[in-house]
Order: sequence, then structure tokens, then C-alpha cells
Amino acid sequence: MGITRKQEIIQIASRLFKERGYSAVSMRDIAQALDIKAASLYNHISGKQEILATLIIEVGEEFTSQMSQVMTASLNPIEKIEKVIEMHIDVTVNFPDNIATLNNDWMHLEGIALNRVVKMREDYEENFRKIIKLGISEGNIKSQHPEVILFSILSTLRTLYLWNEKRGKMDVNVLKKDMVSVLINGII
Amino acid sequence: MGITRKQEIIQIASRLFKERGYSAVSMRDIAQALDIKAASLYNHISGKQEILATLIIEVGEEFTSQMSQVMTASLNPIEKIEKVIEMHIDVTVNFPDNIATLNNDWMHLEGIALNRVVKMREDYEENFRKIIKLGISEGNIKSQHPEVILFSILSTLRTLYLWNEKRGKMDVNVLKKDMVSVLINGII
DNA sequence: TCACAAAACTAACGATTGTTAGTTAGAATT
DNA sequence: AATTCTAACTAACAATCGTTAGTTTTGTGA
Repeated sequence: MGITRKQEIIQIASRLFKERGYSAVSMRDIAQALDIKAASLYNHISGKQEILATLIIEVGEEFTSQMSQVMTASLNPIEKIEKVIEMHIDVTVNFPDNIATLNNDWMHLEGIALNRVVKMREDYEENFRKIIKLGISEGNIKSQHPEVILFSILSTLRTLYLWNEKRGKMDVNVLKKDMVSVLINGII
Repeated sequence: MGITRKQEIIQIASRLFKERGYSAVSMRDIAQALDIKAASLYNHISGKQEILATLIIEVGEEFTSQMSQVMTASLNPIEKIEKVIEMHIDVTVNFPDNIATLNNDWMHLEGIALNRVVKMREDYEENFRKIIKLGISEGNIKSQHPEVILFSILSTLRTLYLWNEKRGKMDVNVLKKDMVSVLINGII
């Protein structure tokens, strides 16, 4: 048993959403990419919203689960940040299209799904913030405005997907090592 | 003479584009925000595309012009990177909505405008890359893969607009100082 | 006060949107 | 062999899209 038709639809849709954005992709576009008619999609999914919600929640839960593993690990703050960076690179490699949609189209979610995703993101940021603040109070991290540190690292990690193709033949482990070095030690 | 009606339309549109994206904002939405009918917009602009193109090219030219000033200044590579960071913060403060649209909706440009903007972005990145490579060869910058450095700094700067509201009462000059410190010296 | 230009309006166009209803061909199950 | 299930299809819907044409209102300068 390979992947279901439903998964196939969501996969193709995520690719199109990544390129053009949720609003610019029609159900007919998605159907055409699968070489079927738009109405046939509804044998597998309830609507465009379900595609969006499934896509986003899938990768959102991956981040949540991985972050909670990092939080409970017995590591010092700097080591935890390193883990978060490495984890982010792994998730980006495994879900590049989902991440694009999570970043750019979360606001087109409706109802409970929207609340849920917003809360997931807030919790994620709050966990990251805790690590940074602890690192500062313990003296491992320079005493800088924590929000600046949080934002700098997080925005680099979040937009990794944009750069992942250009990265080309660069090995994932090399990328992790360089990324950790640049984000933690700076460039000089 | 304050701003023209055309500028007013573009301003309102950029705010809506920032929140929902170009494709999810209709001409009727823009008109409603101005308390007029959609057809009335066409007394001032030729169409939705003109709004998008004007918006994006405006801020694109600002970046191009400021970057070329940095390139010709007699500064060492590290000082140039500092200037680029500060410049990016200034442009973000002055054009927060344009930047959101440049980042997220450039692919919806059509015809010459699309080519032009893609070229502007490529040139911008190439200039930044030159600074970094020179810094590495001169020994001012750690010998790391230049693309990792370029990408880390640039993605932080490009998504500053997302964070600019949360920044709240944080003074622009403090932000510049902290940002330069984090991006160049790291967090430890 | 009159003329003119600017900027709004109403009405409508053809195209496209997400979605539903009902049907059909073929495969799997009984 | 008969039945059920799966997954496609055609046709159509109401709503909305960007845009155009033609008309009316509004404000300004002569």
C-alpha cells in the first residue's frame, strides 16, 4: 500500500501553494496537476480548506513534538538552541512545501484550525524564548534583548525552505554545522 | 498638496496585501476600505497590476539605491555589512507594507515588471555576496560557506517587517545596535 | 454664474471561483 | 453471477472576480 489518493492530492496542492500561494491556486489547478477533473477531488477531500488545514497541521505538530523533546532534554541552553537549529533543518528538508504554506497562508485557515495553529505558533515561540532567557540569566548567552535574539534565529530558520533548493549539493550535516556556527558564534 | 488619490489607493492596498496577500484582496475590498465603489478606482489607476507593480518597484528602487551607496562607500566589509543592516531597518520602518508585498507577492507581477524585480533582487544579493566574499578573503570574516552567511543575515532582515509591530516601543537605534551585534558577533 | 475637469456613481460583461448533484465505468467482494 | 464500492465523469449552481461603458455629482477657476 503506497500513499492514498488523498495524500497525493495534498502533496500536489502543497507544491502549488508553495509556488503561487493558497489564494492563487484553484481547485481546477490542483485537479489538472493530477490529470483529473476538479469535481473528482471531492471524492477524497471535503474541500479546499481541508487541504490547507491538513497540510499546515501536519507540519505544525511535527514542530510541536520535536520542540517538546528538546525542552525536556537535559542540555544547557546553548545546546538546546543547537538542537532546535538542527531540528529545524531536518523538518525543512522533510516538509519543504508544508512549511511554505504554514509561513505564508496560515491566515487563510478558518474556524478552529486557525485558532489551533496560532496557538501552536505562540507556544513554540514561548518555548524558544524560555531557552534564551534562561541562557541569559545563567550567563551562557550575551545579555541582549531576548526578542532580538529570538527573532533573528527564528526568521532565519523559518525561511530556510526558500533557500533549500539553491543549497544544491551542500550536505545536510555540513549545513547544520555552518548554520549553528553562524547563528551562535556570529560571522567574525 | 498632500498625497494624491492614486497614492492613497496604493497605500490602502498595500496594507490589505500585507494582511491577506495580493490574490486574496479584491478590487472591491480596496474600494470599500476607501469608502468608494470598485469602478471608481479606475479613474486613478489602470488596474490591479499597476498597484502591485508600483508598490513593489517603489521599495525595490529604494533598496537598490541604498545598496549602491553602501557599495561605493570607503568602508571595510564588516562596516559595510553593518551599514546594510542599519539601512534595512530604516527601509522596513519607512515601507513596512511594501516590503511584505515584495517578499510574498512578487511572483504575481506580470510582463516586464516581473523581470525587472527579479533582476533587482539578484543584483542586490550579488552585491551582498561580494561584500561577504571580500570579507572572507581579507580575513575579516570567518571562513564559512558565504551562502550560509548571506542567507542567515538576509532572511532575518527581509522578515523584519513581520516583527516590526511587536517591537513596540523599542527605539530604532537600540534595535540597530542589538541587531548588528547579534548578526555579526553572535549570541554568546 | 457658468464651464470644465475630476472623481464619484450604476449597471453590466465574460471569466473564473468553490462546490454540489447525479451518473458511469471498472474493480473488489459476496 | 450479483452486488457493492471506488473513483472518475458531465453539467451546472450561485457567487465573485477584474474590468468597461456611460452617467451623474462635486469642486474649482474664469
